[in-house]
Parts: sequence; C-alpha cells; structure tokens
Amino acid sequence: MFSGGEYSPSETEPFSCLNSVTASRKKKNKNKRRFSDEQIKSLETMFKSETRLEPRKKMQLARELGLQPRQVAIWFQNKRARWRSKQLEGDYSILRANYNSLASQFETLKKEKQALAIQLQKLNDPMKKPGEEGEFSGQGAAVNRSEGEYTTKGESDMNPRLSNEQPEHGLGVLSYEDNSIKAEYFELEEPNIMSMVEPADGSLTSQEDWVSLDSDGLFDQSSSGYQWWDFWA
Amino acid sequence: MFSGGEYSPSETEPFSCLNSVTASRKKKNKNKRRFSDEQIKSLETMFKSETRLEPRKKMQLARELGLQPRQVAIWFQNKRARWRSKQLEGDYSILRANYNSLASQFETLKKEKQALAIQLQKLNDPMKKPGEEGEFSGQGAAVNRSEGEYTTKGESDMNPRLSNEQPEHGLGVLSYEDNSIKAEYFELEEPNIMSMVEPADGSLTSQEDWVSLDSDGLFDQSSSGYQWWDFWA
DNA sequence: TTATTGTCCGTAATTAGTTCA
DNA sequence: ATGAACTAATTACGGACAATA
Repeated sequence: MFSGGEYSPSETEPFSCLNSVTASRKKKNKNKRRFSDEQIKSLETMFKSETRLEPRKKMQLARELGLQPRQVAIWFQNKRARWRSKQLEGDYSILRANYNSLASQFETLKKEKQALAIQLQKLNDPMKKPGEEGEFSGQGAAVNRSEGEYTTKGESDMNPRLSNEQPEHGLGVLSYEDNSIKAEYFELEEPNIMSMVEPADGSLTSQEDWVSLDSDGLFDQSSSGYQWWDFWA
Repeated sequence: MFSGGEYSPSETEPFSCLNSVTASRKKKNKNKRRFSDEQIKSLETMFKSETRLEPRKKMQLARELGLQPRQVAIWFQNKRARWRSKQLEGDYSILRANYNSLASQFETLKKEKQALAIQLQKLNDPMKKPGEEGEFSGQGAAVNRSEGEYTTKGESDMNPRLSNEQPEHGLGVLSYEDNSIKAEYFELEEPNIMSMVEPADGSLTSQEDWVSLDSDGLFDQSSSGYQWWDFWA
C-alpha cells in the first residue's frame, strides 16, 4: 500500500524543499524522498539494459514515472557509482578466493618439488644422511647442474623482478621474505566468522571495531592501523 | 550579512531548503553546501585522532566551527564511510600485488619442479626417450613412491579442498582447471596502462568501456559482463 | 517494557572539475 | 570555446539495528 508514493515535485517546481513535515506519522507516510518501488523497478530494469541513458529515453522514462528528467539522470549517475563500488567489492572477494586457491596450490607444488628433490638426492647419493633436504635454487635455466651440489633452503631469491617500485600509493608490494604463504588470506570470508563481533552484517571488513580483528598480520601491511593513503587523500 | 561561508541554518531552523540562490557568483561565495576549508581541516584533524567522537567533543567542535552538532555527526559518519571504501581500494591493490607476486613465484617453482623431474627421469632411466615429462600427481603425503612410475600431466586434482561451496554470493571460486596461471592478474595497474582507454583516471577497473578490456579471461569470471550480485542487489 | 541514542547503510541531491561534439 | 553530460566527492536524510537507561 504505502499511500505516500508519488511525492514528485512535479514539472512546475524545480526544487522540493521538503521542510517541516518533521513530526511525521511513525510508520507510513513516507513523506519524502525515496522513489516508489515501481519507479525503482523501472529504473533498475532500464539500467540493466543500458547503464547510460540517451536523452531520448531519459525524457520518456521521466514522463512515465512522473519524475523530472534531472532526477532520472541523477539516479543513473548515482547508480553507476554504486555499481562500480559493488564491482570492486565483488572483484575483491573473487581475487581473494583466487589468491587462496593459488596459495594452496603453491604449497602442494612446493611439497611435490621437495619430494622430487629428495628422490633425486637418494638416487644421486644413497649414502648421504637425510638432514637438510636439498633443492635447487636455480632459475630454471641452469638445470643441468653437475651432480651432487645443492643449495639448502631454496626459494630464497626466487624472482628478483618483484622488487620494482610501486609508485601508485607508496605501496611496497611485500617481498615475501619467508617462503611460507601465510595460509588463507582471510579465511574465505564466511559470515559466521565476523559474527563474533557484530552478528547481522554482510559487508566485507567493515565494522565498528574491525580494527581489532587482524591483529596478527594476516594482511601483512593492510588494514591494520592506518598508514599512507587513508587520510590526506 | 555574512555573505561568506557560514550559511548555518542555525539552531532554530532544523531544515535548510536552499532553493533558488541559483544565480551565484562565479568564483567565490561557495553558495551553500561544502564546508569551508578551515572547517574541513579541523574536522579532518579531529578525525585523525579519533574516528568517532564522543558527544562531548561533538558539541564543542560544532560550536567552534559554527555548525550544528548534527552536521558534525553526519560529517563523521560520511567520513568513516569514505575511509572504509578507501581502505577496500587499498586492500585490493595490495592483494593484487601479492597475487601477482605469488603467481610469478608459482611459475618459477613449477619450472624448477619440472627441471627436477627431468633430472630424475634421466637418472632413473637414461635410455628412455624424452617425450612427456613425468611428474608426481601426489598429495605430498605419499612421497615415497616406489620409483619409476609417474602420472603424466600433473596438477590435475591438486587440492580438492577448494571445491567447497561459496554461499556468500553464489560465487564459484574458480577451480583452476588448467595449470597455467594466466600471468599478471591485471598488469599491476600503472596508470599508463589504462591510459589507452581513457587517459586521466586513477580509479581501479572502472571505466566507461572497461568491459572490453579483459576479453581473454584475465579475471576468469569477474568484471566481464555482469553476473550475479551486480543488479538485483 | 519502551524510549533514547548512536551507528551504519542506502540513497537523493549538490558542487566542482573534466570531456567532448 | 560554449555548453551538455559525465565523474568524483560531498552533504544530508531516513530507516534498520543495537546498546542502554
């Protein structure tokens, strides 16, 4: 029902200025902004087919919905903005999932490589005692090592190319000083995990006191205190 | 009087209703909205020390700046929101950098493993023709394989744990069917790269026609058309 | 219990700066 | 080079929710 609905400042009044009204009825009324569900639905549908509106359809839509063309235009602008930030959120969780996936693949790959190295060592020199598991430290090109010499503790200088600067934000790419991957990047974000702090909320890291959550360096340099870009933007 | 900044609807008038006013001075004046630089500066400073302020200081600050307490409160809310989304952006680029780093480490690790496998094979049976390079497909626990048996084409079922559901958004974690890492996740986002499509813009993936960018599956399932959560949210 | 207060969220609308036909 | 349309950043509002008095 929501009797209110319309509201529309109409073509003749370019500004709405919904003052007073203050002491509104508790429930209904819907005295001011917030387009009606049908208006929203139409706009949404339109947006799905084209995120930008040609003047043609803008006018038409505005007439149909009883809104000013300006309002339709603004709605589309805001919608695009909202959409972009939603996009970012989605991309983020996908990227995080991919990262976690890759990380565990990395771990198993490392184990496999270790296994191969051990086998190789056994074949190479069956008499050696199995203390430090040996591996290559090579770059993949220098494969044909003579025979028995390994450098212990591989993965040390794996790829030097990562050390280029990151002028973007003064961000320093994190050079993976040790070769353990820090396991899951952020626990895959099931809502149940955050729920200890604040039960009903679907957002990502946001919360009133999320600052206290990642205290053990899960993010390595992000999301803990505040640093670099946050203020002074 | 006070043609300048102030505006403040004052304590007596809870609503502002700034219509007309239209014909404004070109440069100065700053008609309505937009607090003055000093107000902003104070607010910003305050925010830096405490992102949420107790009613005590809210009042004081409001008096100092000639704003309604409500405005101060709202400014802080909005600021917190802006800050969070900035945070997300930062986290995203860090995560992407880490992903790229990990990906290239993964590549070199894979090469190294391959190299070991080849060596092993050579030692194992020097007479065999070097067709399919053999590897383990094992899970890391079953390391001590008898000796000569390899399964060609490793990495197939590397980690089954990734296939748990992702109820969050209906997002399907992307199971890495092939073992090539797709190289750089998104080219490290130097502004110069985007500049082919739209020169001056610092945002992340946003652009009017960014849809045409990742045509070969860089994001695998993100950022190409639109799917799941975007509309119908 | 209900009423108050504070927070976050989604969103409408405004402003300033940029782009383009 | 003027103006229409866009973007990004802001200001502001109302509703949902939680803690509290």
